[in-house]
Amino acid sequence: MGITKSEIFTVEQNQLAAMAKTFGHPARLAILQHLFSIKDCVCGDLVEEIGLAQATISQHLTALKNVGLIKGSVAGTKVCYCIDAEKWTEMKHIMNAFLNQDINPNDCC
Amino acid sequence: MGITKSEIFTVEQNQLAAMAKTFGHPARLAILQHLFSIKDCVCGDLVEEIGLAQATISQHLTALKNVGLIKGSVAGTKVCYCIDAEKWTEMKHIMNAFLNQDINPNDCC
DNA sequence: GCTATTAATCGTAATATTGCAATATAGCAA
DNA sequence: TTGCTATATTGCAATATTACGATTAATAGC
Repeated sequence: MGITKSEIFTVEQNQLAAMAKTFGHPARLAILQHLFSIKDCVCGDLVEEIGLAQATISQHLTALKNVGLIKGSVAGTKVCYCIDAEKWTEMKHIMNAFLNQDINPNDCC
Repeated sequence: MGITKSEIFTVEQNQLAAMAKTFGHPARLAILQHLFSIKDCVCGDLVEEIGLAQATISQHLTALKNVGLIKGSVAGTKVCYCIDAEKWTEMKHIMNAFLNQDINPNDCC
């Protein structure tokens, strides 16, 4: 029904899923990669950079803020965004713990 | 519009997004974690294990198969699934390359 | 052949997501 | 204050996702 039955899963599963879902859109990946590539915070040029409407970019930024991966600060009429280093590292550890699980040797299929 | 403008992004961005999106649901995480925890392939007990309807589980398994993370083989009336070790490792490297990017020291926000 | 079991698919309903135009909000400058 | 710029929010349309009951397909066992 488009509605996830969150209550039958663990808090950890729901949290990891929420993080992964945030990465699950190329526009949000593009925003994050731009933030990494300029090695600074980004102040307002994301609309031209990404190629989506201003309202759409603003929405994706809100999604990234909601999971805590980026933070923003107002600078006059502009708003500057950068990666939240602490949250990023925290998220990275959780993701790695999941990704680095040992795969069974007897893969029968 | 619920439709992602894939054409304005790179192939790499779309691929990584597709992988991440697959992890973006707790039921699929639960399926993968069950596969890891039993250290074997799973043959048919996922419905009771996860707690969703058979049709729903089947849908999630198809999603995991589509991105190549699991593979299945028919065994009589049952179907056995396991992690595709090669694809998993490949995906892990791509994810790590993204997650391990250097965060700028001057986080201004 | 028939029946039971298992998983995939179909059909459908409810909800979520994506995207944009239009509008609102807030700060700066003259 | 007035106008200008930048971002957020609202409202809406199109599409996607999630979930499940019902059905179908395929095999096993008799």
